[in-house]
Amino acid sequence: MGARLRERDADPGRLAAADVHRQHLRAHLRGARLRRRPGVPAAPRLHRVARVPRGVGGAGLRRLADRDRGRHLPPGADVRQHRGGAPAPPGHRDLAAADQLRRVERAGRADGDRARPERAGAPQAAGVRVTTGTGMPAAGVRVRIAPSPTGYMHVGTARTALFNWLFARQQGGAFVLRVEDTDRTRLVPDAIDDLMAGLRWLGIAPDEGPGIGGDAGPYLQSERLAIYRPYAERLVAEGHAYRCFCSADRLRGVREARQSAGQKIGYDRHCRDLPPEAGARRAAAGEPHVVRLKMPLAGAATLHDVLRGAIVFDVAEIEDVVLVKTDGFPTYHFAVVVDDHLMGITHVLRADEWIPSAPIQLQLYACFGWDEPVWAHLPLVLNPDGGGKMSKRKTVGPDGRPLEQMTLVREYRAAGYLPEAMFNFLARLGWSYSGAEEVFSRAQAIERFRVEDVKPSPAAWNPEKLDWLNGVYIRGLEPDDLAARLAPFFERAGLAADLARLRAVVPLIQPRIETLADAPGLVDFLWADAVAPALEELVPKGLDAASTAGLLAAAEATLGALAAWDHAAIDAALRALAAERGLKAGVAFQPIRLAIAGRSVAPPLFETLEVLGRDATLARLAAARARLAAQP
RNA sequence: GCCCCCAUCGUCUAGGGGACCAGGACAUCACCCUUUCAAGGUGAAGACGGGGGUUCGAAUCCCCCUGGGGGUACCA
Repeated sequence: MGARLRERDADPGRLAAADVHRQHLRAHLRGARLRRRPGVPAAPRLHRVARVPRGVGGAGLRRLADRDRGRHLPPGADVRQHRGGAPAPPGHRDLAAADQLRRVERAGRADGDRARPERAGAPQAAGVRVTTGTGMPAAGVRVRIAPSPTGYMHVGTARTALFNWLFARQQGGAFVLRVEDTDRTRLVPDAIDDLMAGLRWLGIAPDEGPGIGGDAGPYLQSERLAIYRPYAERLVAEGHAYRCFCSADRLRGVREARQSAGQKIGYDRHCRDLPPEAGARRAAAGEPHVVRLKMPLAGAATLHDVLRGAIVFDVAEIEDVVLVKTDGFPTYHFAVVVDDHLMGITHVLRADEWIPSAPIQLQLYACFGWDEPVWAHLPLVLNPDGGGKMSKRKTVGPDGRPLEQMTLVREYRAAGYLPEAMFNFLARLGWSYSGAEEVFSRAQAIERFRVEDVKPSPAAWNPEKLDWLNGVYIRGLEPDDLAARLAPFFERAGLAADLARLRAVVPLIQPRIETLADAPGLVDFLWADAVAPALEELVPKGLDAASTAGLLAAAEATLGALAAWDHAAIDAALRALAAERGLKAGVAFQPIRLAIAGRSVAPPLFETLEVLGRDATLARLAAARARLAAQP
């Protein structure tokens, strides 16, 4: 029994219904063996595993294993037995017992975290398939992302993809991309390209998918229409679904009326009891219609979520949703179930927002007699202020100016974020590598990732932390590598970006940029023909125009006479000059910096001069001196 | 409105009945280093939403409230 069941204490009827439903489901699970398409290897299922940490029975087992480490489990021990046929645990009536159960669950979970290696050799209880009790990746895990091509890739999609990828890699399984393009009205033509580009950029490209191939294709739902049809027909034939001929107008009217009357369900099930033959006849005559799921009028549906335990829904509150649209395309609810089943998906790791629709899908699994996948609903990514799903909307920047929150992967890429930094950042949203380490590699993440460790609470996007992380990754790059990555950003800024020049500039900027796009603005003066510092800035406090001009002239002479043009020599010469004139370094170098860079904030002076070259340096010093001299 | 999810510093998180007057990271502030700006170093400030239970003991388990979020389509 899952955690949440206890919350239903007040409603024994509902609870009983939940039990009945679960028994139903179990009967299905036992009876109906997974029918697999030829060519799709039977995947060992892991769902007991994932559920064990939350299920009381499983937790009990684990706790047993913990306490009597090394002792073998009773051969007959079966998680399903524990969670299933048994009467409702005392927790339903008795708070103290419930408390006890909670503790057991926690213990189980903690045990799962720590005791893995120790438990490696322990034989598994019958019927319990544990992920990696042997330390070996369990083969056959198949996960997927199922985005719809209605826009460019969102960072939330990227995060979901990342967690799926991580899990697949860690389990030695397959990561599948299935494109849910069943809404023909919202298609964006290059959305799929953008998605693939984003996934590749992040280094989490799918193993199977459109344009990639695989045994479970096609991976575009629009190419699977013929596949869905018989399943829809089967549901209708078996009385699990019905044809609905209601017009959009009627539906709208009904929904409004019912909503204002406080009814829970928007559709009045007008066509639900139409005789099937009549429906078939009208359909055959070409009358436009949809196919709706005949949702049970009462009962409970239980979603077993890896992160949240059991979530019980009252099915009476769920509408007879449309399964097949008038245009013959399946809706999400229908296609997702058929495809996940046909594609052998073992674990569904998807966003939180799908929880409310889960009972519909559960119902479909039950109707078809198919084994459910393991469910894990991942927390949403929220706006930086925590106010709602991350979306493109106006916020106020640090400078008080209106700013648009970036939400697209391509935007972050264009803004000069490194894919490895983005990967790291995304992984840290809702999951932590450890209590202390913020920066970790892909390999490390793969090694440690566990779905159960994902936090169930939503996480706000933290732009400052992303910037910092990106800076960390930039500083960690080999200079040649950084130069190469910088090239397109310099080009975009209109600065001729030959690699040798960039390579020379890298040391000036590497510790000073947070994004690749920051770079050109830091050193663009090196590309300029001349710079024009503000005269009043050129003269430091404590000096006047004449003495500043004198200083610049001296610098010009000193540097012009320098034997070697490198920063060490420049350093020595300029320091000597400052000392000679009785000036502190900070005072003496600032006018030179202004003369050279045209501004007071710039990369370190000597290295900059070295890159600028002697001729340009002398010319700029002379120009600044001339301007000072022209002062009244 | 109804249904569902969630709840530790501003943010991301560690924590899973005693090891916690709660640890780390970003951001903030101060100091050090320093030719400016960074980077780096050191330090400071900063949280268990509230109320009830359970318990010898609660950030941790339970309930309620509050708050936040999601869903409520012939969208996904």
